Amino acid sequence: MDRRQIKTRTAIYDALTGLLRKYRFEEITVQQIIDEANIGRSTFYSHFETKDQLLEQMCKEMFSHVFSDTLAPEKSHDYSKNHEDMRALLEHILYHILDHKENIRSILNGESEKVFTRYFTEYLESAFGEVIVHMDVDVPDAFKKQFVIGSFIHTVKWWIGKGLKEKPEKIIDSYMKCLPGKNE
Amino acid sequence: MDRRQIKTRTAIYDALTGLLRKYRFEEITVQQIIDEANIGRSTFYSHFETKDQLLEQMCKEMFSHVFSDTLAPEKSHDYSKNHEDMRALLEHILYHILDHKENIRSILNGESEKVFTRYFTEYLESAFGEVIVHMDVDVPDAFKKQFVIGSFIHTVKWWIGKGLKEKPEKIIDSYMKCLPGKNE
DNA sequence: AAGTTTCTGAACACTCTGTTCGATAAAATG
DNA sequence: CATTTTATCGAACAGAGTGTTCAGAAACTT
Repeated sequence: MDRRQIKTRTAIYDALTGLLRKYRFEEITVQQIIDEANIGRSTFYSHFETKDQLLEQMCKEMFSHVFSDTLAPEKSHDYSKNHEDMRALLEHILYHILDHKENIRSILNGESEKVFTRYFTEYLESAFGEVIVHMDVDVPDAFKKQFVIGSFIHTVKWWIGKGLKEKPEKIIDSYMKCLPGKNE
Repeated sequence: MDRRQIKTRTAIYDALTGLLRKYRFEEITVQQIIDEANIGRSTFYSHFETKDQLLEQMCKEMFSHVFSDTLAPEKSHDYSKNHEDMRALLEHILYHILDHKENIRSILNGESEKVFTRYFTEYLESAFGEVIVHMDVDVPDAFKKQFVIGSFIHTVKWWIGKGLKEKPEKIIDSYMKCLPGKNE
């Protein structure tokens, strides 16, 4: 890839990241990003079709970092049988989020939250989808799935929204205590 | 109130409700609402400052209907001691939502979902806030609260998103089975 | 019927978007 | 190093949407 392209692209990413610390995504205009990034208007549009597409790609990249090493190498684990494995994975995710906290925190302000939620759900479904249904509670599988994943994502958002002050271990501990059908 | 004002106001509400069945809130323009409602441009702006304020007020009114008879008359109940009372209240809420399904379903498309979530959380906190913390699980109160309320709202959204096909009783039954600290 | 309030709709100033294009600068290639 | 390819710049433009203003018409009130 051309050095100039890389330079432009990171300039845009940095600009948006910076702006997100001050404004909600919807409030930010393309012109602001352009000015902040110090690039030409047409340059922006030669990289991204719209502001939303920029956000989309930023989230995609971020999540691919956050989850890159959590899914693949631990395929052999069976989270339904080994609760400690599940605990470890969830903590792992939270630590990754902690690494990206500046970005994630900003994205969670406003509409852009949806993109976050979408990618997060997608990932969790592929990570847990099959095994969650083995949990020992007498409710339909589909319900179980939405409950476990939904409450986890909500918990993570809550944790981020409160400033990531508590330790991941503590959050996961509380979360797992609240989950149904542990060892009965 | 002047009949003309009422007429205009309902025309605007109906117009937006109708449009929401076809488009997401963000896609709808003020002009579309005006055309659909058959009113003058300046008339719209003499009733609402912006499109967002219109949505805000619509949600507010809807929720005041949905929750009007659930909170006040049952103040004496202690949901922490009587799980059947809690179940009844939650089912009640779901039935109310069923009444407003056309509106609520539309609002849940897109950004406007946030307004829904905000009012819903607000209500549930005031309805359950104090009593949830009495649930018998060994996690911090604040966590308990966010978990119970968050997972409930997520469940309701999931239910709505899937087309409100299942009976409220069934949803609440599953939900309560998934809640921690029932009768241990 | 007279007075008050609301509605109308055209006109206006603004802001933001996304495109186009010729000129300029930087990188890649051989 | 010279040549070719590719990226950036930025001004200019058309288009869509927003929110305001105002004078006249229409509908309500007493």
